[in-house]
Amino acid sequence: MARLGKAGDLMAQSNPPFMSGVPELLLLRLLNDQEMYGYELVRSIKQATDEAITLGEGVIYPVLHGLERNGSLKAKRKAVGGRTRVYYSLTRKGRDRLEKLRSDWHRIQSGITSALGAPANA
Amino acid sequence: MARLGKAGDLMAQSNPPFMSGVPELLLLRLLNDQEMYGYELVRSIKQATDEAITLGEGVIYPVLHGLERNGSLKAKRKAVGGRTRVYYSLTRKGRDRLEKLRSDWHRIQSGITSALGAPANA
DNA sequence: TGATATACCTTTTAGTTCGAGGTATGATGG
DNA sequence: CCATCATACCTCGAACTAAAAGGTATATCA
Repeated sequence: MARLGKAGDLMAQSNPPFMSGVPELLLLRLLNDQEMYGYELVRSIKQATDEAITLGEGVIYPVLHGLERNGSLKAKRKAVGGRTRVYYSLTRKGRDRLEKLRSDWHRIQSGITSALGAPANA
Repeated sequence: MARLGKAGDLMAQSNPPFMSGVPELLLLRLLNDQEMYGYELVRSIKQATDEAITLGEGVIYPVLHGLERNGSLKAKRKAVGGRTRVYYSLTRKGRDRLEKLRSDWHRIQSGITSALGAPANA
């Protein structure tokens, strides 16, 4: 049963770090509401997370490209003014991926909350 | 103003990844209740997080050593049966570090929760 | 005697994120 | 008119973390 890593590529050996996939999750979540372009996403993520998380372009663009390559996103080029923007939107596969990442996140988030709670020596 | 990385070492350049420090947080949280040894912590973390997070010895021991080196933990060797266990407990500095990591975690956790919530296009 | 569990530890490998750099256009202002 | 800044794309190298496997040694149990 093929595993996934590196934003969706097939991989052979090692599991990804237990808490990666958050950048991907945030991207997919925002793109699920409306199509957006990379440069815009950089600011949107900062804003949507109340400044808690800032992801630079060096993170955003590679993830975007990976997700497009594996069919989770589709890209549409638009000329605006003299510049070109690349708008991304979710495919069906992208929506599935979003749900999976969301549930992964809930699981680890709950686990940590649980560990941070009351002493174990009950 | 010196920054910290790699579980407390002084460092010169790059910020740590935005969501690292969780292993360290979990360790410190458990050790705040009672002293424990490395091998025990591996199982305790799995259990305390409801199987959501499993950290191997290759993660635990280096973090432990780093925290001891920088004065967040103190170690005490105990012979039990024919084996030697190294028990760790928090110092004052370790408790401070725990509070800092806890608040960092809350911040990013809240940020993500916020981003995953209602659409931004209000 | 051999396998399994405990208990310590390190090294290698893989993967992610950070930061800085590189190109190009449009707007702003001295 | 020229410089600078903001937009908009992109990539690469360095730094750091976590995963996995390997290494040593003792105790227990079949």
